[in-house]
Amino acid sequence: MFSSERPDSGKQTGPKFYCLEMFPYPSGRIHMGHVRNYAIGDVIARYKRMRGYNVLHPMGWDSFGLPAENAAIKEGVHPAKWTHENIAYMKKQLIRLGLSYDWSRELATCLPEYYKWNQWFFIKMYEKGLAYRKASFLNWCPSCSTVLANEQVIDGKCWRCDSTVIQKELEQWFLKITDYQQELLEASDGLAGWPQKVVLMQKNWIGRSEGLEAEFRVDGSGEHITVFTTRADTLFGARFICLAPAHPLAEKFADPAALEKIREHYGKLDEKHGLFTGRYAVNPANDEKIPIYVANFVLMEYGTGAIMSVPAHDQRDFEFAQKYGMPVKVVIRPESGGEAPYAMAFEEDGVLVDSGPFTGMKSAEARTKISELIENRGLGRRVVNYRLRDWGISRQRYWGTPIPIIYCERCGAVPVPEKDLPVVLPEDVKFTGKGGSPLAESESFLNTECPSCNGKARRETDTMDTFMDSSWYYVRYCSRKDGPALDKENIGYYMPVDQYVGGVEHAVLHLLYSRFFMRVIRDLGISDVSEPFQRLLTQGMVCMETVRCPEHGWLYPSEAEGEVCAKCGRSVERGRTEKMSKSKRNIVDPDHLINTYGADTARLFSLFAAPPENDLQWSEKGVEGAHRFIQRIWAFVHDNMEKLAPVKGLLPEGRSPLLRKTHQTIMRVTRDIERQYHFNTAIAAMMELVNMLTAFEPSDQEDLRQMRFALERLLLMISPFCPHAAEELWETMGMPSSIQREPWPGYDEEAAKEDEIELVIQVNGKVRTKVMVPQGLSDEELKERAMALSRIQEAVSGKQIKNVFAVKGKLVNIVVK
RNA sequence: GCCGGAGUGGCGGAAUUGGUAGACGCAAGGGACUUAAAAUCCCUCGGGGGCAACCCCGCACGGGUUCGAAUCCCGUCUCCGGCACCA
Repeated sequence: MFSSERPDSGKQTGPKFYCLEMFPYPSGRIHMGHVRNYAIGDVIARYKRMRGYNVLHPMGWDSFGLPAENAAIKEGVHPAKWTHENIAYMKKQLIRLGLSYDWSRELATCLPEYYKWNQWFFIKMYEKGLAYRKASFLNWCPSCSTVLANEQVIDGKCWRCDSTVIQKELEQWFLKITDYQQELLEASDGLAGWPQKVVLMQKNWIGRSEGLEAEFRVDGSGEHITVFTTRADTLFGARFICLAPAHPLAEKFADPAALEKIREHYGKLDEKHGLFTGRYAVNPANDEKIPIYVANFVLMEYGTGAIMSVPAHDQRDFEFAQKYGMPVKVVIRPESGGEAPYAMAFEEDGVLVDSGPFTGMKSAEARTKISELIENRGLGRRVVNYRLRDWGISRQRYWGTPIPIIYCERCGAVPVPEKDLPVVLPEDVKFTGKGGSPLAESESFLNTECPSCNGKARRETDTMDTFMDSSWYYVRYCSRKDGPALDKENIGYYMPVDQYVGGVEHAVLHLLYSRFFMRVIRDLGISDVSEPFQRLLTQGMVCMETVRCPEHGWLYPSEAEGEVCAKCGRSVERGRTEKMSKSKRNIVDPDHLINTYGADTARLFSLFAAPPENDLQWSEKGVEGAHRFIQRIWAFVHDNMEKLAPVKGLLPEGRSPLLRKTHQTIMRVTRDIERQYHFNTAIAAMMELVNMLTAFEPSDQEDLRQMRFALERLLLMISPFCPHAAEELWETMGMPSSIQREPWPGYDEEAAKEDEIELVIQVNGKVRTKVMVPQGLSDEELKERAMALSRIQEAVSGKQIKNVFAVKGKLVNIVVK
C-alpha cells in the first residue's frame, strides 16, 4: 500500500542532496541499531525532499567478510548463498520500515560487477606506486588465520574473535595512505560538519610529531645509527641506544639466538627485555660513547627503528635502565626550581643542566638550538614523523575481492590487464577453516598465464580487506546499477555526500580510508571532490538493561517475568544498561516490534527517546508512549472527519491560540530539524500541538477551518517520521494525492507571535512574580509596570533601589540594597 | 598514563547568544467512565516549611566573575569514549 520505493527520475536538475547511511553487513537480520541509523537518515531524506531537493538516498550491502565464510565452515553453506539469502530477508525488513531508498541503485560488494572496480582501483594504484608489496611483521590472528590491521587489534586481541594476536612475518600488499597523511591531517580542520571528537580521533590517529633525526656513529665500524627524538633538549642525557629487534644492525651486531629471544617479546605489552650488542655509539652532540642494545619495546614501524634512551626523562627508558642497572643522567630540571622526582622519569619541559653550552636554557629553546647544532655538524636533520602506517590489505581469506596480481617466474608480479577484469572468485573451494588462503587450493584459479610473457604463472591467492569495498561505495551509488560504475558526470553532480549517518565505531577506520580513497579518485581525474562527506552524524548506541539468572545466565527480555526467571523461578538480577548484543541477550527484535506496534512506532520511538548522537535507552513503556501518540492523532482524524470534510480548501482568517500554536510548531519543528537534527524536540513540539488540538472545542466555521489547517500541517510535519500513518490519514482527510509529494509547510512569523507575554519580575535576580503584559512595550514601560505591582512594592519597601534591568522585553530585574 | 566528552526530578530528556530550571514523554499517585478489567479521559507530580497568599533549598561537589550562572572561569570528584611502549 505504501511503496517506499522512490524510483530515480534520472533528472539531475535543481539542488541535489545526497543523504547516505552506512550500509549494513548482511548478517541475517537487521537489529535496532540499524533501525535507529536508518530512521535518522530517512527523516533527513524525506525532509529534504519536501524542501525541494533532488535527493539521492541509496542503500546497499557490505557483503564480503568473515561471517559468511564462518557459516560456510560451520554449516557447509556457500558464502554466496548464505549472503544472498540474508540480503533478501534484510531488504524486506528495510522495506517494511518504510525507508525511502532508491533501490535502482542498490549494490552488493560481493558481486563481480562491484568488486571488479576494487581490482581496477588496485591496479591504478599499483601503476601510480600507491600499491606495493613488502614483507613485514604483521598482526596475525591464529584463530581466524589471517592478518589484521592495527585498527583491528584491540588490546592485543582480535576485534572479531578476541584471540590473542601474534606477530608473524609475511609478504603483504599495502596501499600508500601515508602519501596523503599530510593532506589528510591538514584537511581535518576543514571538516566543519563533522563531530569534533571524530576529527580529533583522526588527527591523533595520523599522529604528526616534529623532531630531530640524529646520527650516532658506531664506534669501530663504518656504520651509523639514526634515531628519532622529539626531545632534542635531552640529547646530553642519552645513556644508551636501543634498536628494534628487526633493525638491520640488530641482526648484524647481536647473537642470533639471543636476538630471537628478544623478538619473541616484541610487540607485547609485557616486561622490557634488552640485549647488549657489545658495541658503542657516539653521541653527535658531545662525542660521548654509549652502549648499543636491542630492546623488545622499540618499534620498527615508527621513526627509524632505533631510539636514544634518556632514562632520566623518559619513563620507558627509565624502567629499562632500572632493570639492567644502567646509569641515569639528569639534564632537565623543573622550571619552578625544586628537585625532579627520583623514583621515576621527569618527562616535562624544564631548564637544562649538565648539557654543555646549553645548560641553563629552557627546553623549547634548547630543542631548536641543539637541533641546529646537529644539523650544522651534518649529523642529523629536523624531520616530521607520523604515527599512521600504510594500509595492509591482504587477507588470507576466500570471501573477499581477489587481488588482481599474477606471479610469473620470469616477470615477477604482474598486474592483471584491465580487459581481463574482474578476476572472479572460483566456486570450487572447500571451507575447512584451516591453513592459509582458501584460494590457493583452487587449481583452476591458481594456475594461469603471465599476461606479459604468456609463460606459466600463478595468481595471488590473498583477497582484499573489506574496508576496501566500503571506501568508495558512495561513489558507485552516484550512477544507477545498470549504468557505468564511475560516470564522471554523475559523480560530479551528486558528490560529495551532504549528510552521512552512521556509528561512531567507524571514526578512524572506514572514514579515514574513505577520505584517502576519495583523494585517489580525485587524482585519477574522476572527480574534483577531496572530502567525501560534507556532514557527518554519528548516532549513539541502542542500549538496554541486562537481566541475569543465577542458574541460566543472561536472559532475553521475554525470559524474565517480573523479578523472576521464567525457566526456574529464581529471582533475577537486573544489571547495567548496555549496548544491545546477542551475547548479553538484551535485545529487541525489530520484526517483533513492527508486528506489535508497526513501523511508524519503531521509527518514532527511535527518534524521540534521545537526540541522535546520544546513546538511546530502550524502553518498552517508551515504545508504548510513542504508539499512543500516533493512535491519538489517528483517532482524532477519524473522530472529526465528518465535521472537517466540508471546510476542505478553506484557509483560516482570524487569529487564535490554536492558529498561533500551529505556526509556532512549524517554526520549532523546522528549526529543530535544520539545527543539528534534534528530532526529539521536534516531536515534543508536535505532541504539544496535538495536546492543544485534542482539547480544542470548535464552535463555528472559522474554528473548523483552523482545526483543519492545524491538522493538515501536523500531518505534513509528521510525515517524514511516520510516513505510513501520515499517508493514510492524508487520504482519510480527502486529499487527492500522496503526502510524499507535498512541500514542507511554511510558517508566518507574524501569526506565530503572542499578543501578550508573561513578564518575569526579579528582585536581586530572584523571581518574585510574573504578570501578563501586552507584546512590544518599551523597556521603560516594562520597568514602570513592574514597579507598580504591589508584590514588588512589598518586596522592595524600605530598601534602596540601586538599579533596574529590563531584558529582551520579557524580564525585569530590580537590584536593591 | 595521555587526549577528548559528560554529570539536570524516580527515569529518558528540555532550557538559541548568561535572563522564568524541569518543555515533551515514561513511571508513580488520585479521580471519571465500566458489573469488572483493558483502553480512553481529567487532576497531582524536584525537596522542605506554612491553614493560606507565600517562603526557603535545589542543575555532581567547593570556590569565583556578574544585577543575574545549568550555561562563563578556577579547583575537586565520578562516569563514558579514544589512544596507549609512537621515543
